Amino acid sequence: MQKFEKKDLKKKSVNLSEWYTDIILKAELADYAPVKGCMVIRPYGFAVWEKIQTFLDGLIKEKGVGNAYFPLLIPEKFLNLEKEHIEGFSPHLAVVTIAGGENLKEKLVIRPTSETVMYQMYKQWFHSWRDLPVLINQWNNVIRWEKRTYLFLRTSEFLWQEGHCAHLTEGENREMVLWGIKAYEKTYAELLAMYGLIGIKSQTEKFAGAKETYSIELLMPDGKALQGGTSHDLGQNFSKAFDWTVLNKEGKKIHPWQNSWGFTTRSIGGLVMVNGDDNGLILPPRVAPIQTVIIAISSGENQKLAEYIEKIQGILEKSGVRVKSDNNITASVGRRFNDWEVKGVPIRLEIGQKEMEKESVTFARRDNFDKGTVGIDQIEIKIKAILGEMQSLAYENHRKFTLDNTYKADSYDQFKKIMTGKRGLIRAFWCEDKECEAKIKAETKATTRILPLDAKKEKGKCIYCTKAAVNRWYFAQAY
RNA sequence: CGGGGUGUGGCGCAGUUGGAUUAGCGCGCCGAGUUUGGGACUCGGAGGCCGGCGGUUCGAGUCCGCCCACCCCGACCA
Repeated sequence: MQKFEKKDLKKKSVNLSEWYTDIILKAELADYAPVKGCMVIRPYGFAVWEKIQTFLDGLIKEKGVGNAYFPLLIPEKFLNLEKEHIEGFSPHLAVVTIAGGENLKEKLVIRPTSETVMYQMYKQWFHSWRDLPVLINQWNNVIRWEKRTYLFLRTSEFLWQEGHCAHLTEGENREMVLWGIKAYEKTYAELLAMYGLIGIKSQTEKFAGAKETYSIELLMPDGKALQGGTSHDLGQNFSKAFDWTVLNKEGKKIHPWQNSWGFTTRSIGGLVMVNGDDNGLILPPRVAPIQTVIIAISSGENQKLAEYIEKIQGILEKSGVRVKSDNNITASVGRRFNDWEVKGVPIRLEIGQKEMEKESVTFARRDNFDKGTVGIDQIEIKIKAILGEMQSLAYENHRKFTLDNTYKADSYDQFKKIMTGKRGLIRAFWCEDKECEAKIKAETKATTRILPLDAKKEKGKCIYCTKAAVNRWYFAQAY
């Protein structure tokens, strides 16, 4: 571990973006890689990703979707088949032109997303209505060359899952699209303790090649929104582009209806931004790789203490708490306290002579620094209670923050005022004309984020052109 | 791609308007010992052709030119 002084930690309260980068490096979640725009996810950070994977993969399997693996390299011509798709992605592609020491006759694109390779196979595999639905997901990495990068939030390579399903009917397909975005909402809410808003994207903001895109938007502490996952209704765009048909019950050729949905390591970036303070990270217990750390307080080798700690650790492990004991007595107590605080471990247990004598432990909460003592017989109950409380409090805090920073704007002046101030989410009428959207973006940096799933049609006037509008869209500056 | 910034031991930096010798400092690292309830201390060590190339000069970390890399801010994006 690279040691550093507490005074050298950047302050979240002063500059979110500096704090964010600093804390990711110092908590050892990730580091910059030798390749521009790429990052190394370190074991601690990867453990967080594994928690996310486990949770989300569970939901995916529960839905009957199976995991598979498709190749990293995609023949360029596959991408060219769907016009909007290639237009959207071509500026971001990394392309292999030489392999085995020879110039390739056909260039290979490193996948930016796998629609095209996967559907090429679907077309070969599935020919009958009996083969539908196709329910396939893969966990992998993709590369999208970005001009400007940011640890976790925007790197040229990132990890994700991409689900790609195909259905016989439009309605069934749509049901799956919505299932996808709701699975992400659940992951954020229940695992990552974050409150997100789900809804549909505008035509300019949707995925390249999709008919419709649904997104979950999360509000960050600086008032900017993070797109935390998307689920795309691809309609028949790809099946038509690839000329994939199946025979329906009537023996008629139909193009399957398709959807794709992705959730990335970006979510870790959002998690960090939302959950932390000037002392470092605060991981919600359910995603925390280590939920409780035991700090041995001792002036030297102490066999009895070691045994006592082992006993406590055993109790917690047995009850399913992820616990780690830090017996590194060559480092001072304060040093160890702080190191684990930076890493965001929810609960610290201090165990020394005092605790041993009283058959107890001292606990300290990472989120509010509450400290107390609990007897060994009560420890399991106490720790679990605190973990549960921290989890729900974290979610509640983010929910409250999001709602407190969501505004209704009925005039463009008001809109601009909010966007030049502390920002946040703005609900405003928009006529759904691309030009108004573009101008609002140019003038305020705010883009349409979503139209909520449960939005009710109202009578209103476009915030920009004042023409009649029926929907209040969410606007925000975006990451 | 536009704007800004930074490259000097592992990390963070200093290095006056060009002048010396052995390029300093803090942290970290290694060894020995003493310590441990909020970032310990003492002593002793290891570790650098100052991003690269070229130029000016008796003399360049320092001046000039070109290049490279990375970071931050904008446009693109999960």
